[in-house]
Amino acid sequence: MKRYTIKDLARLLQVSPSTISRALSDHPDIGDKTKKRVRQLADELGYKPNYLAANFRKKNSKLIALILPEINMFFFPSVIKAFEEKIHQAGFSLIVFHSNNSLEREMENLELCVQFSVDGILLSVSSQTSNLEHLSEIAGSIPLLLFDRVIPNDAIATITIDDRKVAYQAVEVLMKKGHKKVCGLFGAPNLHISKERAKGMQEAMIDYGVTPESDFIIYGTKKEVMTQLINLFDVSRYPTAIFAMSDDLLVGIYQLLAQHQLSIPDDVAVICISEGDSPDFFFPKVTYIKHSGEEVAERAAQMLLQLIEKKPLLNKNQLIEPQLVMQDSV
Amino acid sequence: MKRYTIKDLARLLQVSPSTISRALSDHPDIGDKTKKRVRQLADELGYKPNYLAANFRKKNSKLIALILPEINMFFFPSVIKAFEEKIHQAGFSLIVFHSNNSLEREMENLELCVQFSVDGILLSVSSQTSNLEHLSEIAGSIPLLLFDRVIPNDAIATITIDDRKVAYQAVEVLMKKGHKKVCGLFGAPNLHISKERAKGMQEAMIDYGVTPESDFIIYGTKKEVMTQLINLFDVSRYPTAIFAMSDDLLVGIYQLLAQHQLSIPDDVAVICISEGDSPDFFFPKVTYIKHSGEEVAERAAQMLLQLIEKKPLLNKNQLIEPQLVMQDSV
DNA sequence: TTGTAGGCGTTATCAA
DNA sequence: TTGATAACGCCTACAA
Repeated sequence: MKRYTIKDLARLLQVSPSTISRALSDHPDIGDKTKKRVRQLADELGYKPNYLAANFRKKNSKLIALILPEINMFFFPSVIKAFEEKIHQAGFSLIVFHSNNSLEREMENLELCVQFSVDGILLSVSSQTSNLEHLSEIAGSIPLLLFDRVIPNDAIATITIDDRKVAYQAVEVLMKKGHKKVCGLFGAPNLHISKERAKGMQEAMIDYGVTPESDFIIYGTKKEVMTQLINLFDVSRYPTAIFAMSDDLLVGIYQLLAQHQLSIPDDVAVICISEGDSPDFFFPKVTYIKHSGEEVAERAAQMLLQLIEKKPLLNKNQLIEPQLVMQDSV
Repeated sequence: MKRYTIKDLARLLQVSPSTISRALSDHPDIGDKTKKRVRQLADELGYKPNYLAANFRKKNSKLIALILPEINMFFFPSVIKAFEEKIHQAGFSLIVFHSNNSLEREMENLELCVQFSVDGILLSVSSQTSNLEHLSEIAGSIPLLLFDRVIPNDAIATITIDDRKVAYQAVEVLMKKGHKKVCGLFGAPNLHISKERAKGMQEAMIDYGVTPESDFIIYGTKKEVMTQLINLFDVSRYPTAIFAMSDDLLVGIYQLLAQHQLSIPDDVAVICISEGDSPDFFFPKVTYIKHSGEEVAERAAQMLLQLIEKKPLLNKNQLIEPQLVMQDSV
């Protein structure tokens, strides 16, 4: 049950610790027979290297941090899964922090990243985060990549979907079907992602000669958004189409529409931006623009690993192409 | 941008490193004015302790590992969130591993836990894991707690919902409504959790004088289960009620029932075991037995922290009480 | 091809 | 109340 160290192996094999160290890391200087002896003994005794010691010595931790503003059920799980997968393949482990949309906790988490000497950080900012003052310093010492909820800048690398375009594409589908009364549901109003998507919606409408109506552009938490939507219904102000900028909002309106006995797409057309699971929960299946957490995570991992290896990024601010998935709700 | 060390502070204040170390950790031996001087300088210089060094020295990592067999969208996200929250409060950080339902990767992850000297491990076993041979050794050196997908045993602590009871309760609701033709949908057939829940279903039926029919007890991945269900429908073998053991299966049948124009609950009653989100996606809202990831995670955190502090557990094998949430699908 | 020795930053022990 | 020193396990110049 005792944990053997390199010194133990050295003593047992009557060689020096450095020989063991080198043999275990397959150093070319060490002879094949020595390597064999060392490996065999290591196996026998169940020798496990002590990362704490090695990482301390080498000043890296083999940890990559993921800081999330929230953990919803739609987008972030697939990010966690795909990101863990990718960095694991590259020999890193994943340390997950949760800022709960608090700037203070975001900073606290970043501090922990420094203390743990993580090798890289993938961050989606909290809804309270409006600038990157607190990031500029840390970005100087640890590779940092912003994703999904980003703050546009040219100092820190980012990867995100083209928010304006994705919303534009969604609403364009509705425009092409001739909808005039379109209601858009968005997240927290101070988030760049919400603002961009709302802009995309309005641009699409204007390009198709439709005037956006301000009370049909709704921002907030899921609950707030639903309340406002109910208020509209209560005064018989019904849209002919609804655009939801997230899965979370989609599942909210679904329940509401059914309660009001509005059928999809006959009474109300529905389109959303989605990770891709929830549109298939419903019948008819919902038409959506795919925003794949998996793709974001994979590309983020690739970028971050490049930064860690100090390879230059071809493009510091990467955009993911949205992709329309036509189903039956429009 | 340089990272200051205790030695730096010592040099600047003309005291010894040990004094700095003690002052920073608020050791009673150190005088108040010294502490003040030290803290002030540390603040000024932005001194950040090096966890790698401290943890190495203290032989702990302040890391708690969470090893998940998969990352679905329903149950595990709330576990991650609540668990991170709790252990963060206790000064630990969360390192997340994903075994992808592979025993090999589960073992590899456990190995990494040793190498990182994590202070505790919360594990939900992979679907390939059928015994705990690979766990007994590690459990001797690192506090280990199994949750959700557990293997019953009396050596390693576990926390899980009372699987048999939760399924019994669900099916009992159907029995009381007089259903005779009940179809049960379950996960991987080799998982203890699936077998227990199927047993609970059958017990409830038998207790109410109904004979379970074998082709109405379906095991497998979501896809496999759906295929079998479709096969039944295709030969006009319709149940009057369906019990789904997970959210994943619930959303699967919903789509299917709508396609077949079966209305809920008039044509088919539906009940499931759920984390609590997905039943409200649908209309009518689905009746379910709540299996809260949050509650599991909170109690798991509490237990694991106790193990880490070497406090004895009152009960090594804890069960969570299921809770019926009556809605409109039965 | 292998050994020696020093040091990474922190903490604990012992001494002053 | 503070200081000196050694040690944690590993890695890597440098020496042999």
